Parts: sequence; C-alpha cells; structure tokens
Amino acid sequence: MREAAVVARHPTQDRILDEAERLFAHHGFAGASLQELAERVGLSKSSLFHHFPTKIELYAAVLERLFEHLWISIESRVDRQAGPWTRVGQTIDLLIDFLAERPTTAKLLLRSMIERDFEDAGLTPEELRERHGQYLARIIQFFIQALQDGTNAGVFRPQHIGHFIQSVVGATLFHFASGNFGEEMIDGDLYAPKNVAARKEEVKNFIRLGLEERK
Amino acid sequence: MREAAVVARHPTQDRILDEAERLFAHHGFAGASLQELAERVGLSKSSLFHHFPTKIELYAAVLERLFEHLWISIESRVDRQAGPWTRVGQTIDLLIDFLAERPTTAKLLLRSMIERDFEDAGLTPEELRERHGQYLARIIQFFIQALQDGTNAGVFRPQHIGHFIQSVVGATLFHFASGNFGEEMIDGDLYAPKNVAARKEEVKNFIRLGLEERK
DNA sequence: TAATCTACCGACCAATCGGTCGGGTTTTTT
DNA sequence: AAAAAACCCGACCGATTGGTCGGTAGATTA
Repeated sequence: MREAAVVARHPTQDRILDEAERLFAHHGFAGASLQELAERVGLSKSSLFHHFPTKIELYAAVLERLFEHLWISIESRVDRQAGPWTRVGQTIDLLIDFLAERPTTAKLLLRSMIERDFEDAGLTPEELRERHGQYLARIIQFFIQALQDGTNAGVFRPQHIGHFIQSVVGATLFHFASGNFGEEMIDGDLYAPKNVAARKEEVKNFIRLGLEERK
Repeated sequence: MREAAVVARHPTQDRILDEAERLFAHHGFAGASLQELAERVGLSKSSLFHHFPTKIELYAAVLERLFEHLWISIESRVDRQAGPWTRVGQTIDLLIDFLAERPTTAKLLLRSMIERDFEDAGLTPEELRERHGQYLARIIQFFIQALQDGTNAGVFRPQHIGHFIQSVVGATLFHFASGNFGEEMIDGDLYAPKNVAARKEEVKNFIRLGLEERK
C-alpha cells in the first residue's frame, strides 16, 4: 500500500491527504475532525480507516509527503556545483516558492515543529525520525553544507550556523504562517505574487547582510 | 470579577490561568482538556465555569494576561527618551527575557498568531481586538516608532518596516518555540541562560546588520 | 467461472468533550 | 445575627470523538 514514489501514488489517498493537510494546518492535530475530513473528501468516515489505520498515522503520512516533496524540490533543482551564494539563494527561493504554492504549508510545517502530537501519541523519536525527520534532516544538512562551504572558502563571515538557521527558518516559516498579523504588517495578501517576491528579497537580503564579509 | 490590575488579581483564577497557559501552549486550544486542567489546578471541572464562562473565554483571558504582561514589561522599562538603537535593543532584550522566563510563552504566542480559534468560535475581529489585540498593537507600534525615528534621523537605512518586523518576530518567536528542532540546531537547551544570552546577541546582531547605514 | 482482493459503507461502540444545574459550605456584607 | 455573595462540588446532559465490525458491489486474478 505504501510506496516510495511521489507522483501518482494513489488517487483516493492523495485526495485524502490533500484535505487532511488543510484540516491539520487550520485546526491542528487534535482539532481536526475525521468526520469533517470524510465529508470533504466525499467518503464515509469508516472508509478513511481503510486507507490509514489511525489518525496519527494519517497525520504522519501528510507530513511525510510534505517533507518528501520539499526535499525533492530542493534536491532536484539546486545546482550542487554552484558557489555558496548561488546555492543558498536558490534554496531560499525554492523554499519560499514551496511555501507560497499552498497557503496551508507553512502553518503545517510550523505546527509539526512546535507541537508534540507524535510524542503524545506514544511514537518514539526513532519512529518519528524514520517517518519524516529524515527529509527535514537532509534539507537542513544541505543548507548547512552550503554555509560551511562558504565559510571555508572565506566568502562567508564565520557565524554560529545553528542560530543563523533558526533565524532564517523563523523569518521564512513564520511570515507565511502569520495570517492576519502578517497581512497587517505588510498591508496585503501574504500570498499575492508580488508580496511573495518581496519576501524572497527580504530574506535573501537578510542572509546577504548576515553572511557577507565586511570590507 | 474582571479587573484591569495585573498583580494580585485573584489567586485561584491566576492558578487556573497559569495551568491553562501551559495546556493551551502544549496542546492548542482544541487539544487542551478542561478535565485535565481542573485536575492540575486541584478543582472540579464545574468549578472552572464559576471563574470563566466558556473555554474560549478562558483562552482569551490567558492571552489577555500574557499580552498585558508583555506590554507592561516593555512599556515600563524601555527608556522612551533614548535613541533609536537603544530603544530597539532594549525592546528585543525585554521580549527575549519575557519569552525565556517561561518555556510555554513563545509557543502560545505563536499559536495565537497562527491559529483561528477565536474566529472559529464566532468572535468578531472587533471583539478580538478589544480583548488582547490592543496590547499587541501597542507593542508593535512601539517598535515601529523606534524604527521610524531611526530612519528619520538618518541612522537607520530605509527599509520595509513590515517585512523587517516579520523577520524579527519570526526569528525570535520561532526560536523559542521550536522545541526539539531548535535544540538540535543550537545543540543545547533553548532556555539555558547562556543560550538565551546567545540568542539575544544573534537577534540584535541581525538587527544591527539590517539597519546600519553602510559607509 | 470461481476465488480473491480492493474499495467502500452503515451501524455501532466506549470514551471524552464542553457545559448545565441544584445544592452545600464558607466568607463577606449589612 | 441575618442576608447575600463567592466558591466549590457531584451528577448529569447531548454531542462528538476516534475507531471497530460485518457486509456488499465491482474489479482482478487464477
């Protein structure tokens, strides 16, 4: 039933995952109702359990697919041969494009990092890592590598990489998840193309200022 | 029953609010159980309704107290006569101190900005603003004023203030809410004093680089 | 064609949810 | 001392929760 392929996995399951992604993002794991999910997909509630054994497994599948898509998007389109600046910039562009594609993504990602639904449900950290943690780890590792290459080559100023990533991730994820607050801040729709482009420039500018060697 | 004073409001209600803050932060609005809350406080569930009419009102009271404390902390301790650099730096220090005091605060603040529990519960945006939005607005306005003063005085580089604030808030709130992810990033306890101090420097350094006029 | 498998459903379950109600106890006010 | 108000409780409510089970229609395989 479960396959590694990303495309054309299983039409019904993908429809379930699409709607589940929206519901989990909006209401959180506890707040999302399987009854409502079933209605939106056009199935009976019991049919959901034919495709996914439990609610927490469904949630894990949603996140797994999300992280997998993100990782593939980055891994397949960032030029590994390019210089550190290019790699860092491309990664940011792809991350923001990914978040901008669907307004639920950033909220769901933020939730998955903030909340402890899996731990509460009794999953061990090892199982967690096996499900979707591996993709997140790869993405971060990819970014860390670019930063270290830049520092070693002397084009990036030395910095605390962990703190730096926390700032970048925070400035990116939070922005696209910030709902009404963010819309008041930038006075417009967070997901309007022109505002998405502006956000890209803001984050990349921040990175440039943070990494650039000062003369 | 409801008073404006912050200190010594009502001992039992404050104990309820303390525990409720923890539960809402950990499990979200939907995921927090009033039964569990009552047990932790040492009351019966029905007694909770003596102090707060509904769950959503309790949640609103938690956030109201939180925002009120934060606003008072900033308003009463930042030197309004000081220069823009000092004011911005002091505000960041106080915000981070506030978040570092209790590990649940950042998560709860993030949730309150990401989630739509109040809208789902039927509260109008006007009621929302009246409850705690006013404090948030004041805090943001305070920060905006410092940024504008600096720009007008020519010591800050002109920038998109909204995007800048999104970055600062994201880099700050996310960090202290990021749980396991953040602890792996900085390889230690997010709330250990030395790591809190390091975060202060990181954020202020980021602000300095972002605002400083280049020669 | 017979057997198997996939997808789906309605009926049902125990548990928990937020919330109500009537009454008892203690403290404060008059 | 009497009245009122504040505080707290157990019993109870309808609704909803995630999840189970037996069965059926249709496609696939042997």
